Amino acid sequence: MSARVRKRAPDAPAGSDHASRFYAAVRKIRKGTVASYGEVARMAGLPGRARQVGYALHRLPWDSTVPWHRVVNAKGEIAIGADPDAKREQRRRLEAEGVEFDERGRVVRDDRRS
DNA sequence: ATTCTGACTTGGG
DNA sequence: CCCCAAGCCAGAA
Repeated sequence: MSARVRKRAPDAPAGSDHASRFYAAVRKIRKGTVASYGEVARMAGLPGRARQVGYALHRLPWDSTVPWHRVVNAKGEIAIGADPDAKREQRRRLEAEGVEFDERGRVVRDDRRS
């Protein structure tokens, strides 16, 4: 048979295939700690795709084993807006792991490397 | 096809 | 501390 039609160039990014990559990076986040979307994107080897990380996690099913709740924005705050239920769930899970929040709803980072 | 919005980040003011 | 512009990619209207 003829060569199969190449749907995209070998060097072209594969659209939404990065999801698995992001999930793998999120799994690496140690319990009781948090990482920003940008950090996750960087860990996944895709710097600059922070927004896509959020999108990938948004589509993540509730029965997933991926610790999506350990991902917050650069300000250390929960980035969810249009889903107060999920937002509350994230905070609940983090507090269950020992993560503290300040009055403004920002994560208090314990680990302070100096 | 085009436009807008979004679980974002970084840098400058 | 807050606000804004540019960069990024995917999905909904």
